[in-house]
Amino acid sequence: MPGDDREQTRDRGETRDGEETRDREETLTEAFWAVARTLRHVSKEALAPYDVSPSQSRAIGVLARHGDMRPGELARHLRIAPRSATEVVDDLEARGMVERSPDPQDRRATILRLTGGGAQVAAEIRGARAAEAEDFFGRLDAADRAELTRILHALREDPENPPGCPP
Amino acid sequence: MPGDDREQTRDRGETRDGEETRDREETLTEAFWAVARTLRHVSKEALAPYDVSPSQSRAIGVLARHGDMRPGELARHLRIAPRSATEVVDDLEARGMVERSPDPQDRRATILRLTGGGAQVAAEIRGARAAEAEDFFGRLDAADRAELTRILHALREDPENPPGCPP
DNA sequence: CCTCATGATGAGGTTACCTCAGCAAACATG
DNA sequence: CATGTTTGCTGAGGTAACCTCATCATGAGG
Repeated sequence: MPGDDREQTRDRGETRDGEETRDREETLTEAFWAVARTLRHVSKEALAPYDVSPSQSRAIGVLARHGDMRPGELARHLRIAPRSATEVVDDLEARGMVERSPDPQDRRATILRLTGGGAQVAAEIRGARAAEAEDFFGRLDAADRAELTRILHALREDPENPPGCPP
Repeated sequence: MPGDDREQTRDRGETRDGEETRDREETLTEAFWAVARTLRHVSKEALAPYDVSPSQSRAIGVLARHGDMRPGELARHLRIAPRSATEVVDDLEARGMVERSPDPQDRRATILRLTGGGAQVAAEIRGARAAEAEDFFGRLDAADRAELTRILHALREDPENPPGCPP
């Protein structure tokens, strides 16, 4: 059972704007999304120097954390359709970050492996993102960070599995 | 200066999956996104019965909260390019939720107005979302909700205006 | 063997964005 | 008041990241 490595889908946009006013009358949900937006922005900037899309970054992140795997398994980690994983892998292969090789155990299957370059980029991105996030959450003191962590964990729901997955 | 009404871009996906394992070694960022994902899911479900896309919902939400406005202003609220606002308005007009009428003050411009149906859908969605969110954050006790609100507000940054907007 | 499930992929679609014109009305100014 | 610039909207065409459906091997079970 793969962990859930998806992070955020759809990252483009963030184009123009430049307003600072806020509607008062702010719900928790809205505050939450506002922070999410900023965090997404920060993450995106952390990614910028490496010329990989967010979706590609997630994929090499999975491969770096969990080791070689087949496209289908990658898809499960990323929570995308298997067909979509093929696409991401195509891109990463074209950029020389991932290699496909036949699975000797099952001739239908392919095994994905990070190349040296891919692994290095993965590590660098991981570092850069950690740093940016640290920076972002750094405006909170340690106590608040701990509180936030606790509350976020309380908010997570694993037990109830999302729709679309038979037992 | 419009408030920032954008919420989250890219909402599709959420297709198959069904794993529950979690990688320990969880950073704040990861916990945050995990919660964001769940919340997005909840919001999406709240939206489902009304047959409007998330992007359309955001647009009618803006019109409902701020009243009639021109496409350009809507774009600023949603933080999308003006051209993209045209598209959303096209869709909403086709669904009979928004009307375009010429601006008597400025013959280049158009004024957008929610129709009765549009206003009603906007109100219903607002209610449904509030209810779902209440339900979602309801797993926290009042003290934790207050803490979370406080911390999220501390985390927001308006002062630094995002890239791409000249003075 | 024969059937069915599984792994990957080709083909083609959708959503929600974008940029780059283009056109018309508004405005500013010499 | 003619002219140049700006502003407001939209047509045309593009992209990223997904999706479903169909196809085609291969593997597994009766």
